[in-house]
Amino acid sequence: MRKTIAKEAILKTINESDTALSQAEIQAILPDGLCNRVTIYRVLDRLVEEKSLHQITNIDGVVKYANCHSCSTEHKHDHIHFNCEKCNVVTCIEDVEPTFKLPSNYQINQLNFMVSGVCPDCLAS
Amino acid sequence: MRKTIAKEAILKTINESDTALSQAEIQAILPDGLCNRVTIYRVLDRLVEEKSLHQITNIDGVVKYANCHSCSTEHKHDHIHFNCEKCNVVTCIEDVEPTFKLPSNYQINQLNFMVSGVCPDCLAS
DNA sequence: TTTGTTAAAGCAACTTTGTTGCATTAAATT
DNA sequence: AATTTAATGCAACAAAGTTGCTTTAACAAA
Repeated sequence: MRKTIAKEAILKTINESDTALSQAEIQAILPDGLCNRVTIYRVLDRLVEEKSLHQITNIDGVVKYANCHSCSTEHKHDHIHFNCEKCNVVTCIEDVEPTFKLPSNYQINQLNFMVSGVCPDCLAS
Repeated sequence: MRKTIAKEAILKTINESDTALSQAEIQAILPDGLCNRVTIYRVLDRLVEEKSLHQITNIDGVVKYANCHSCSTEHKHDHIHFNCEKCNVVTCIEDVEPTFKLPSNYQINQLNFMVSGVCPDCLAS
């Protein structure tokens, strides 16, 4: 994957965020006119394929992206994500890996575990 | 909620299905012209509010609906859903309830646990 | 350093999923 | 049968994401 202005800026934006971001949110953060919105979609796709990002489908159906903190050794994203219904922010709960048992005749490729409610910050205020 | 033709037909469609259905899938099953597509959306919303159905957001962002088999005593939908990437079918895995532990300062309102991969039927064929 | 190759970007048009406002229809109550 | 109002139909809209095609710009090789 080529090192382009759009790619660098998008990756930086996500790496500096402590929450998962959607295409629209990334576009709002990027300097106006830095790149086309289609480019953001395409760069995000490539970064996921390249395993630099992981992808979460929020409970409202909107796709969000987050960086791969804990993927130094192995690319694995079985942690839970939390969606706050008040501040509308999605965060990775990296240390919470749910356990479950499916019959062995299912082939598992991907997990998307969302918990929705109110985050500690919004509960406090 | 009033007993209308649309409501009865939509509920029957979902109750007779062993997989979760989207608005588009329900529309395709219903007799042509039975009701407007907006009506399907609105009936589904009401049935969920009425707790006759539960709602799942698939990994592709599309919302699906399934009946409440095991909700005779209590309305509870913490089971896993499986999305088959081959046949594109979403099924409730009613007997698999994942366990996880969030810090107590999160208020949990809703779960959406999706597992995506290949279902036994598609693996076999 | 210039040139050639091709990945990446831009732009416009489109698709899918879902929502909203408002007029009309039809359940259900009296 | 009359009344009330929930539910429907229709048109228009909106958000999220995709596609096709042309142009631009990485970057490798000469």
